[in-house]
Amino acid sequence: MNQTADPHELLATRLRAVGPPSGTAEAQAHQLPMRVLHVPPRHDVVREDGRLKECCLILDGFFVRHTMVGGDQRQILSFHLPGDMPNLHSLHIPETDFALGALTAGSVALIPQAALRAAIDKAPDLGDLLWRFTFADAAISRAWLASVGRRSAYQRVAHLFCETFMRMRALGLTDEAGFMLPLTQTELADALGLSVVHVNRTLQQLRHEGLIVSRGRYHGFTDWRRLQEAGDFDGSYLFQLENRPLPFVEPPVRLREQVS
Amino acid sequence: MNQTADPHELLATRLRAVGPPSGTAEAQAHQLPMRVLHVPPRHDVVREDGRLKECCLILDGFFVRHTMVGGDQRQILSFHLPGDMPNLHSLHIPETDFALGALTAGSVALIPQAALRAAIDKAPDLGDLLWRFTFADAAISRAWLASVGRRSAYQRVAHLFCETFMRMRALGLTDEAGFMLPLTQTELADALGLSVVHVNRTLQQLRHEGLIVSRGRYHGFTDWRRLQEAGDFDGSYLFQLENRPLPFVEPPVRLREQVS
DNA sequence: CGTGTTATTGACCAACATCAAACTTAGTGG
DNA sequence: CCACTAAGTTTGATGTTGGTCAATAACACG
Repeated sequence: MNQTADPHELLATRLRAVGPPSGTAEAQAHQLPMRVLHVPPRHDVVREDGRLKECCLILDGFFVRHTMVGGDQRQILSFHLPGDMPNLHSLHIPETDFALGALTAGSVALIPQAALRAAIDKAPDLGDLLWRFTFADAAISRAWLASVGRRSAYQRVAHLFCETFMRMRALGLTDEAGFMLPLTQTELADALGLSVVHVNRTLQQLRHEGLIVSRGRYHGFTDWRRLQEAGDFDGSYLFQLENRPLPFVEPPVRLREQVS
Repeated sequence: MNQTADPHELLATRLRAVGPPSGTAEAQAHQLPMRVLHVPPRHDVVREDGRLKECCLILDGFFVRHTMVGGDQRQILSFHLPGDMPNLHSLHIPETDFALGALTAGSVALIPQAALRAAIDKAPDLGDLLWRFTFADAAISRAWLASVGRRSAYQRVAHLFCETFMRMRALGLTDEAGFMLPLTQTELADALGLSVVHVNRTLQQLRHEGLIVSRGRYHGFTDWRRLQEAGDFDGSYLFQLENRPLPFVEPPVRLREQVS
């Protein structure tokens, strides 16, 4: 995938996205020791029981938090993209309630807890910015909970597409007319709390309705507005993205030209 | 309800539960300005669109975060009990993605953001401890997501009972054989992503199985072990409780006496 | 080309939702 | 203390969404 230039620069960019870091914070972030770890597709960085001594900064690839329920069923709890730090909690809490895995090939930077803590000590606002990561993360979890709790399969899939598209778009991982979502239907099912079969049929329905056009795992959007409506999507909970120019996706060029 | 002696003492106790606060942190916590607000049952403290200028410390009562989905359906996102601070995020993020409401009569202490920020500046570890609140909170959200995504109605209800009982027990809001859960079945349904009717039937099933004995909103447990199993409940994600002596509930006395 | 993973289909079924009505309970005012 | 009321709980009948099982088709990769 997108081979990231420099882990420290990625972190700095992400910090700037959630709020202006002080000079000290930026300097501290740049001095953090990082060990890069390459992760093969479908492998876990942290197991559910493992107590990782380091905090992960995702550099590259598509990661998920996931957990097993009742021994045989999986629930994917969140998606994580480059710049995310999905196990910040290990800085303060030894227990982990989820596994962190890569769906695609990817890489993470491992930052020793002690070093990160020291950096926060020297630049207190760095702690605040990382705390914001946690809030942004929690807001997305709540959105997923509301979706799984109260939306139909059809709405859920559409909602997930909207959310994930917005997040990936903010990172330049999409084009304007669609995106490559590197998830199998089984993985979609595990994220949405549905069965594979039903995800398959729901995708077909979305295609028949003309809301998405899929080629393999690339999904093109024909009408963003309608997709939003179908998913009952309101992206205002994605505050992490709001410091960037608001990515408002218009219907793709061809359609709009027909209109005018 | 349980008229809490002193808001500052409640906060201090809660801080001690997540980790030993420094003397400075305790001192700062004790000096925080707090304005007590009484909340009538079924009233919101913060609306979904409202931008509250203060952070809430729950003093008394049973609160929920909730949100409307698709205009007419409600999803309850979390439960909040005395000592919780459910809108800490407002310290860093102006947007709110949920409403905060009381189910019972209750009260909250409102802490001005500026004061809380100042306290954190003076006692950096106070920020860390509050950050831990956020982590504990997020872990519970993930557990709910997994439950709603992958468990049957029967399991979900049992799981929620286990979790909520454990949390309330740590605050001394239960007795050993059961607890008073001040939720209507409609509210349970909104928390679990089910319909009222189905919640009602599921409760009946739990009663027939002999797992709970309800009198109004008091629910007695006859066999904690079996209830845990029914709900596929493993409480290790409730780390906020772990600094206290681990509350391990044995089957109620009568039953155990019969055995021996 | 095989071989394993992923996607798709059909038939069937279970869990849960919806609708509508009756019943209980807890308050409230007379 | 007794209606009266509103909220909450319970029930039955019925419909729908989404799950399960099992087989086949389409790919992807060595």
